[in-house]
Amino acid sequence: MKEEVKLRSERKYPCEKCPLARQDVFRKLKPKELDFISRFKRGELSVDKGATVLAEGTRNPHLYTVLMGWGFRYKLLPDGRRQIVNYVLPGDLVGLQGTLMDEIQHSVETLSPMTLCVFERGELLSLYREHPELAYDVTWIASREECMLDENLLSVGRRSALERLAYLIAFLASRARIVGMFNGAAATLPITQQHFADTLGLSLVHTNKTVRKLIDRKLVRWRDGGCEVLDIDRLAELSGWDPSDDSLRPFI
Amino acid sequence: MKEEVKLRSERKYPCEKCPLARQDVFRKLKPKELDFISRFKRGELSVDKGATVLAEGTRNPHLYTVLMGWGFRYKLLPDGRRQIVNYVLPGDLVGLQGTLMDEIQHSVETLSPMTLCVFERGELLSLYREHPELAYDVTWIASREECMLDENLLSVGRRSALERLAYLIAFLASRARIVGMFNGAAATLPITQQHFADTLGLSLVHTNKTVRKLIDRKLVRWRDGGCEVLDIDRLAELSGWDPSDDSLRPFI
DNA sequence: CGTAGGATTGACCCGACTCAAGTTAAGTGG
DNA sequence: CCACTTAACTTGAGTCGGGTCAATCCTACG
Repeated sequence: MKEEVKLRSERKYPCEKCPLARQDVFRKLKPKELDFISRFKRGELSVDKGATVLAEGTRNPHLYTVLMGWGFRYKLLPDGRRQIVNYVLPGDLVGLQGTLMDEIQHSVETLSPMTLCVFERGELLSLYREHPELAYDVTWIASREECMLDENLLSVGRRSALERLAYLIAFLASRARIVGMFNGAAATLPITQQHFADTLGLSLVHTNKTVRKLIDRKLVRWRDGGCEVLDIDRLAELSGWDPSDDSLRPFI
Repeated sequence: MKEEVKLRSERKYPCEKCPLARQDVFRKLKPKELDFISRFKRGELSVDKGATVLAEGTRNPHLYTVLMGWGFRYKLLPDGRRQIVNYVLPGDLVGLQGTLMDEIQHSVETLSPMTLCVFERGELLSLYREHPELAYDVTWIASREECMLDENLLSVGRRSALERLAYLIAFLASRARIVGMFNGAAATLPITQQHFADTLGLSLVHTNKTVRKLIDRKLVRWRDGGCEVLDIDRLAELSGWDPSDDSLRPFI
């Protein structure tokens, strides 16, 4: 677990130049809000690929917003079986559970180098007091996460292996595209088949055989250690999933 | 789908006499908060067993808090396969997603007669403005839901049928006990094996055979159309689950 | 007494798992 | 520049957990 973590006091991305703000999907912040968030922000965290950002059973005084990079949230059973519960992408709030529960109940690991905004959990209440609209946004974000979890549960519980995989790939590609992670370039997920397996509740071997079916249908391609998505729409259709993209989202 | 719905303007449970407030698990509200919630509250909704409180794809101007009764939240695949994503018990907030997303993404159905507090979704923002602590509580509740979903996903994705069922029963019994749904009486879940199946991602037949194993081990008993839980601790242990009961909870 | 919604059971089958070998590709040190 | 290592992807064989189909049995209820 190589985990080169740098906490910068100097800021590469001051809030006025927040890379998220440039995206059309995110709602524009009012000057006062921007100002508050700027003070709320404690620093930036840059981690390598494969780093553990949060660990289950730990207390962490921070709350994060992903600025760039890919990661995933997972839980472990006592004997080591792993379940990935969701992925984290730019704009996602990480560690909210830890702010409210005592200990955090899941771990977060990166799939690529990642930069996060660091906030102090203890100051969340002051955000709630001074900026109700931002507080509302936090709830909105939490609610969106809940929505995604519902979808994932539906998938793992009721879809066949092929449908599940198709859904997962369409889901990830479409989330990533919305936050501009490909713009122009081929949609490639920086993911390993083991991650797919642990997300879908399947074994690695069976996942591999299922991936092969999608490759044979020319829906995806396996490229330098990642999954290149060739046809999101047909994948979504195959899984019976309706993307229903929310057009405008808040972020903190 | 018999669905006798009564919206009362007269209140059987004015906020000062809220049955939830009597429970030790819930945090006490300050007089001002109580006063606000009392005005925020629009009425009460009483529905029969088997009623649909919320329907997927619908827009509902309300937000609810369960006062009494059992229910469950579920999603459907286009071809009718059903996945129950979680259960709703007293103190749970229902319909928060609908307040924030456009359309609600899941349905809610009751397992027993149920009474709910009705709020106006449009006024949630004024709650955020006037009572930051309550807003914080709303987020807390959403975050707790997220935590439960993570657990459920872990279960469906990575546990064996027997472990899954043991976990589910222990989970439900322990949640219900905490909000005083049994006090003294035998812990009986008003649930059908079809519900278990649709929660666990198993077929009805296999669920039945798995239930039988738990009955043989004398961990549960099947009683007048419900599941009587005989030994929560051994069920939890069997599934490798640690209850980690949160001692004090907010509610709205 | 008839009906319907659950709960049960047995027979049989298939999707997904495990085990066990490879094969590739990307480092890494000599 | 090459041998060695390691992580990730493949593939085949055999097994098994859980699925489907099809009865049957209860029991509450009209």
